[in-house]
Amino acid sequence: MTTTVPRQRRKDARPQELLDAALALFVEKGFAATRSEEIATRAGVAKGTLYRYYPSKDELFKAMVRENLSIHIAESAAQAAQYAGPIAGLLNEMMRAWWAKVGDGNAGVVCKIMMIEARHFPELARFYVDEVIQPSKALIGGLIERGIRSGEFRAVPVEATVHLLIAPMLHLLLHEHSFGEHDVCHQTMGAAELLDAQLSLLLHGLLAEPQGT
Amino acid sequence: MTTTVPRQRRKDARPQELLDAALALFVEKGFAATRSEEIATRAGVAKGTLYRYYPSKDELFKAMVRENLSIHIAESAAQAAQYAGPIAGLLNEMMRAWWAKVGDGNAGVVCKIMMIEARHFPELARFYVDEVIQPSKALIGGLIERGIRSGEFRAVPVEATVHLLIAPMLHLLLHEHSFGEHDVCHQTMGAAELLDAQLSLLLHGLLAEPQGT
Amino acid sequence: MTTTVPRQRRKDARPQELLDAALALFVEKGFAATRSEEIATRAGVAKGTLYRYYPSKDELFKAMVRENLSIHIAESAAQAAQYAGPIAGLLNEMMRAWWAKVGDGNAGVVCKIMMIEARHFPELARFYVDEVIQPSKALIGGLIERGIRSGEFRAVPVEATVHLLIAPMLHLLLHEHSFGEHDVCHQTMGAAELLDAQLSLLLHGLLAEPQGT
Amino acid sequence: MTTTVPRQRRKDARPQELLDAALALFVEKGFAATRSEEIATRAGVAKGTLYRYYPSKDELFKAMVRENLSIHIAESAAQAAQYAGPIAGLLNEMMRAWWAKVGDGNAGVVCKIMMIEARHFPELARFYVDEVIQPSKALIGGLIERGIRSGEFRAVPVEATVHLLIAPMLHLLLHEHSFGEHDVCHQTMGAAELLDAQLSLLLHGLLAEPQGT
DNA sequence: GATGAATGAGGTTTCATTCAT
DNA sequence: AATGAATGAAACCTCATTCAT
Repeated sequence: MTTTVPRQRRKDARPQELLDAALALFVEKGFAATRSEEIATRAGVAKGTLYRYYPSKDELFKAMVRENLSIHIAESAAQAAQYAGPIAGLLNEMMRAWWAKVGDGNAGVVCKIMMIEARHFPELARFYVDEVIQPSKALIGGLIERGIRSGEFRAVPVEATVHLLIAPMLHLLLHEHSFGEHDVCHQTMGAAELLDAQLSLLLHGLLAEPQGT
Repeated sequence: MTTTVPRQRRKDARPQELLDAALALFVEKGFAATRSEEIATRAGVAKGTLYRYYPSKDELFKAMVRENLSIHIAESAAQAAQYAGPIAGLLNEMMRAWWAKVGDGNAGVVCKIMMIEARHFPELARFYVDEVIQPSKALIGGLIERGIRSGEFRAVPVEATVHLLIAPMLHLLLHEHSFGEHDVCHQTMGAAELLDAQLSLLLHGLLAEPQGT
Repeated sequence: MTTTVPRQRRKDARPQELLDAALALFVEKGFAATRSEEIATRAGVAKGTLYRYYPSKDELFKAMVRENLSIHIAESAAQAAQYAGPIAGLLNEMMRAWWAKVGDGNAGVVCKIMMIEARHFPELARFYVDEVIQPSKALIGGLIERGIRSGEFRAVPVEATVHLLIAPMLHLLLHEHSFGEHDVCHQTMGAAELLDAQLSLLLHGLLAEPQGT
Repeated sequence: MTTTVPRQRRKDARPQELLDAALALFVEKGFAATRSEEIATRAGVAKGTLYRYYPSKDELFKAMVRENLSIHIAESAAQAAQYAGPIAGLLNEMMRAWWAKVGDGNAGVVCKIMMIEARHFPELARFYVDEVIQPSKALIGGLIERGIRSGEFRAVPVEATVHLLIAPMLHLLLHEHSFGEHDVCHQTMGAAELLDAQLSLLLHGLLAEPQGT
């Protein structure tokens, strides 16, 4: 019944297995409603084993969030600094890349979890704001400013524009995870098409082009 | 000692007082982390009294959500049907009205609560989708279609556009409630200005107008 | 089955009932080996009820000790100050009184419990030392000194003499509670006789009187 | 890295090292509050190793007590039988020897541990009573009787006198171990001086010699 | 009707013990 | 023989719910 996996091998894999199990359950039922035994069971170990790796459910939660937030913003930032062409194209690429990395995978649901539990884990919320939210906003905001300076963009208010670029994708994520079963919008509106539409709309506007000069 | 409120008056007000207390606590700490005694205390009654009005914490939760979601979409819909001018103006007005009604008040935080607890209260989630989300989308979607037919709008994909109109406001709401302490964006970007910027951007686009022909 | 005791009456009696149950169990099995549910059961209530009165097992323990240590040393001290006759007689009376109050009852076993758990409850140990041990020693020590000054006693070292007066009684207490079942010394040597013998011995010494002048 | 102790040497020493570690921890924190892993760690081995030498924590405890109680009373008894001079001097020597052997070292704290855990380990308590307490009492009691018969001592009650000789020293031991930090009596009253004072007092009595006939 | 004392199921965490390596 | 990863029984404590007053 038991496959012969060396003990050390198993031990090395345990922390990640526990974090994965925790992530799945936290997003499914929330932190408070998830019993620590469930996490252990889903990770294939007994209740007590969890506590060999994390000293408490709270600490497990924090580790899970931190571990999944190593989406290195810095990487994208460096990439953006080197880029020379039109900002619109860069934004398009970056958001698509973000969705590919975050939208579907673990990092995405961590956004939901983080939002839900922010009040309960203030230090973690601060960490998230400082390490994820602020850098992301700074990155996108910088690009908008570059676009405005180069004359590519209108002189729009930067902060609001950043929000307008980020919010729809994030909200889609949250919505899907919460109401996906009841509101099957992504069947008729896939993420890719939504992105296309969003960028197109944001870039060109909703209004029909003025007919004359 | 106690201010002299007629007994009957108090009793009639109880259910609403309990729901209000519950709302405040649920948004502050989440459903699971809020003790039923806290709700009672905040409503100015004893623990046992709560159970005279609602048979369980779950039912109290459902009542609280349902009660606060009687934002009558129908009303706005009727108003929209009569409206004759340019759709852009109507959208502008409607969203401003929505924010005034929902953004600051109880209904707004119920959106957050509903999103958080959707998996735990499936029937309630379905109710919310059917009674709030779908009608709202239908209303806005209908207006977009009208605008397209009348030539006021470009032939944009309707569903994505609706999402693009709704998501930023909703997300601002959630963000503020979760990270308001750590990410004080609304100090530099008030809701009103954000709305202005959003509508302007969505209507006219981010790109600078093509200079020549 | 249930006798109709008014609820309020029961509530008022609860703390004392719980402390009594705790005392009995702590002396029988020690603090760590006593389960909180046992205490509750012995007090005739359910597990949860205990926590309505004491916030934790530790706090219950501390309350139990403090409650049982209201042996007012001050009382004996005042009595001693007024006394005029020979100190030997006063000591005799006081020790007999102490045994009557402490030796058999709750306060006695608290001495044992306190000794056992002193390392685990340092603040409590300090309280015990400051409020019980030191005043007791001071009281007896003062009497010895009075006796020496008046010529009634030899010029013995005070501190050691105090210890010699106290230790045998206290040790008898501890011994009985620990080994009473196995070493049935008090069947052959009752407390009263032991006290007689002790005082007689301490006062007159073990050695036979020198025969001549 | 490790100092080069022959493997066999280490292995032979293990049981004693474990017992020493256990003794130190049991006296410091009590039996229940000492984790078996702590014992192993302090003995320089891993948790599992402990169980190669002792089948359970209970058995380890019993072994530790038994091992440390091999204060061979018999030895002193033989010595006493041969002794010819005044009993007072012999008692003096014996008690000083006892203190030197027991008072400071391991055997002393075992008295405390034994007293604390007597109810939890009844067979062990019986063993202690039979092998340590009773023989000790018999030894001292015999000497007292010899003294009385020879006219050296007054016709005191034997059992109480034995208690009076033993209790102060034992109690000093217990007291120091429990309240040493809070009640620093041995700074002003060393064990040696206490012994001097005790014997002197017990032998000669507290009262001043009657002046005249 | 209102209260809050009482309950006990259920959750988190600890730790003696086992056993694969 | 030694290790320490894993286990799960058992302890503490919480809190939704009941019910006597």
